[in-house]
Amino acid sequence: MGPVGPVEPVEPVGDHRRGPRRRGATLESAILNAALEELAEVGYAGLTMERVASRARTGKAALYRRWSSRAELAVDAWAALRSREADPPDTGDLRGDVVAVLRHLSESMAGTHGDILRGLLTEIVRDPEFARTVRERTSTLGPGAIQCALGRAAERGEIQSWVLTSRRATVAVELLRSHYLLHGTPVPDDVIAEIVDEVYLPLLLAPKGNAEPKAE
Amino acid sequence: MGPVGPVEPVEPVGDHRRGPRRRGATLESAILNAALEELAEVGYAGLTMERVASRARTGKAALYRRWSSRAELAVDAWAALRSREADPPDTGDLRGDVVAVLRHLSESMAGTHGDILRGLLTEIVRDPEFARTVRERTSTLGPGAIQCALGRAAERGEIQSWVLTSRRATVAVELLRSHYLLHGTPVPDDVIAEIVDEVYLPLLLAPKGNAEPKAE
Amino acid sequence: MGPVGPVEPVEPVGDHRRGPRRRGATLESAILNAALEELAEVGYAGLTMERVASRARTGKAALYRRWSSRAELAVDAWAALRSREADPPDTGDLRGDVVAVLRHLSESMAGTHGDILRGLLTEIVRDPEFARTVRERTSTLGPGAIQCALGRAAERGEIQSWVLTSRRATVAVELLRSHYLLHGTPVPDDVIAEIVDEVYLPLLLAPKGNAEPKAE
Amino acid sequence: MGPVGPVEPVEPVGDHRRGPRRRGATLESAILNAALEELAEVGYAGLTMERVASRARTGKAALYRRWSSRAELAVDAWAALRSREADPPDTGDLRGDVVAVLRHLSESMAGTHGDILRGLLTEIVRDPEFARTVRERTSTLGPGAIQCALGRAAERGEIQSWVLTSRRATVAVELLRSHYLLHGTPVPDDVIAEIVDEVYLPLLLAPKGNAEPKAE
DNA sequence: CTCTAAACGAGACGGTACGTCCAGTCTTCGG
DNA sequence: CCGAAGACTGGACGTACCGTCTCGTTTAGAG
Repeated sequence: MGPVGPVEPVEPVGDHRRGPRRRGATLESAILNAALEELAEVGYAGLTMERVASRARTGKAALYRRWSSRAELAVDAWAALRSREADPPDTGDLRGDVVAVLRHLSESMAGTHGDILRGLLTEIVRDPEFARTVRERTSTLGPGAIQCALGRAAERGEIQSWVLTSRRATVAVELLRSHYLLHGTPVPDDVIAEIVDEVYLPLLLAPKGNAEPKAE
Repeated sequence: MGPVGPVEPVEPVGDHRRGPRRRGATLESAILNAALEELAEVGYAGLTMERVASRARTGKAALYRRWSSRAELAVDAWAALRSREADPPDTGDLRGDVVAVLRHLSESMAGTHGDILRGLLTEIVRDPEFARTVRERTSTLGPGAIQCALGRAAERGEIQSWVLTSRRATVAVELLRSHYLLHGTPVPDDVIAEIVDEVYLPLLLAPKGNAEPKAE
Repeated sequence: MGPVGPVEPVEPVGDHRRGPRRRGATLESAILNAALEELAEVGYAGLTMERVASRARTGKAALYRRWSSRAELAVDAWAALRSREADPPDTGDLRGDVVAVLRHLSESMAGTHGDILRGLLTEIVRDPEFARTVRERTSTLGPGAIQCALGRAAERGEIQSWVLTSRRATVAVELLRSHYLLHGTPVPDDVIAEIVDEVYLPLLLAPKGNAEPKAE
Repeated sequence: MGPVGPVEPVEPVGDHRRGPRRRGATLESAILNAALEELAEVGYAGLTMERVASRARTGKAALYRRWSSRAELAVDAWAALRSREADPPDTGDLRGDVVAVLRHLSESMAGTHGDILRGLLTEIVRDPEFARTVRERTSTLGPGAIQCALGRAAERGEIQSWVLTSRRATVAVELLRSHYLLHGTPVPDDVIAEIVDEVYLPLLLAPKGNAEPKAE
């Protein structure tokens, strides 16, 4: 909650009240922390500039000077949140890796991540630039890890390497996200198993076949 | 502004001003119409009980008596919207049918439908009951049509019939929705083509293979 | 803080919290009371709609629904303040009456009255309607009492009756107000004596002489 | 207003953009000019340190270092404004002179002068020192000219010379100011005529009589 | 056909948040 | 090293809605 690292030596308490006025990066991270705490407590829907400012012990102007809306703020706080995430697994087996990634992603989404994503989806329509930002942040959340798993599988010869760059690669993650968005809460293990065994693995092994639809 | 003197004796026009006070179904549909107009004009994000009540020339209490929140109201208005939709196509060919369905769905989403869906996704977390309602409404939008197309394909022998009830059936629609949610605006034709040719059709033709993951 | 005087007998607690929501005149007088308390504590310059609303335990909207600005509110609160004022004196002698009125007026102005007047003078430019209201309220503060004194003097034969309706009648009050506005604090007795003996009484006794300036 | 076209390569004119940083008197007069422009545009009520600083292309601290409040700043700007005023008249006749002075004063007040005066009146309560300053500035505006007129009249024998130092001397100006403060806009000619013919001239000619009220 | 209970329309009420503007203070950095 | 430029904390602005409530009025439907 409080600032981490070597705190100012002269200031008695780590708290910054009446300390030298915060500016720049110091202030910015204090605000982002406040935003994350708010997101954790009341969710994106309950996030207000007013409360974030108040919690960060600053004024709304300091927020609006940096972010033009709560959506922009949430995106940046989201980034900070993700950087604290653990890294992907390695089970030695494609199916195991994929299941692990999906399970991890599912749990992640069921928390603050998913709530933020939901909120931002409604604001994506505002401008394409913002939409692009959200997409980038989103794609590093699950697709990054899955690419890693697929890479290892290709090395082991489980799948062909062209699959890595195909649209097929992200299907599992998209189905999982889709399920989460419509159902909420951690996606149950049997749904994950179904996605993997009924759809994803068969798809990864299926022949290419788009250029000549009737090639067979 | 208000009419003066002994006004219309026999309620001349369909206008309800000063006419016999509306109640029950009459009032309800007037409110839903107002809600739809608002949704079309300002979108789900801009939808407020206040404006809907005002537009429907009634009081907020009349809304809250029927719907506990704007989300509930929007869901019902959404249903009314969907009933005005055109029906699915029939091109005689599985690929053609699927592309047609996706294209239709994409256009549909790019309008008011999609905006409402986005909004409701953020409110789904509130209670599971509400989530279930949203899912039902959602699934009649695209999945219904695709089931029809798959059914025809199965009759023609293009695909095996167990696919109809498999999770594979809805993959195309889910990928499309996923793309729309993250990109907005009508999904371009080449993306639809990719989904169909790279993912969906190969998947529909791939062998079953979930019971014994290592069957090969 | 709480209301003073014989409280409502039916309401359980004198406090209105969680009592039946206040409306109309009840609420209005609560707001005016709050405004008066604020005016007494922080003065017109420190008067804010926010604090008044908060002190009256209501929302800003309830204020703006009644008064379009703090100036309008202050004018009404001012009226309530004046109604609590004592009535004019009667010393049996014109000079005594006039001095008493000026002294009373001076003390009155040195308190909240004067502060409000100062504040309103700056807002008078906004619209003529508002200016008229301020003038009316102002004129009942001193001129009213002085008219009374002049009337008695005319009955006693100390002055001629046409003076009552002449511009001369209000000169003493205007000089006093002018002095107060530029000097603040209670106008000292010797200044009042000077106004009365050097200016006002001689003026009241001076011959008419405007039609023919050189008639004498 | 600002220079247009290809920017100055070597800081040609007095324009300070990116020029050697202004200090001392240069900066001070730039600020006062900005303040005057603001006063002319938005009036004293709309005068803010922020806008003045911005218009003078400097920071607020530069203002606060010189003036402790907008009132102090306005007083100094006011002085600069007054030095641009025309001089008093001379009609050869007391009444004519007085009317001319009042008319000139009225017009003067109806502009920026009056607005500033109004504003400063509300801030006079803060400290006596400031009040004294305002009084001095105010008294040079009308009373100075009227003293001049009275002096000439005394020389011509129209009035007795003790009147010059009596409280009676300033009555006309005070009544005019009083009227302006409560009514705003240029004081109409008939009001000026009334003040002069009904009050001021009779008063100037009335016998002294304060020491022994009943002496006559 | 009357009478009563419910629903309606209108909008006030106590709140919360919006996004902007400004007051004063404090920090940084340029001359 | 002073002072110019500008970011900071804090707070009020006036508006829009929220969801509740109170008020009369209208309308069904029970007796």
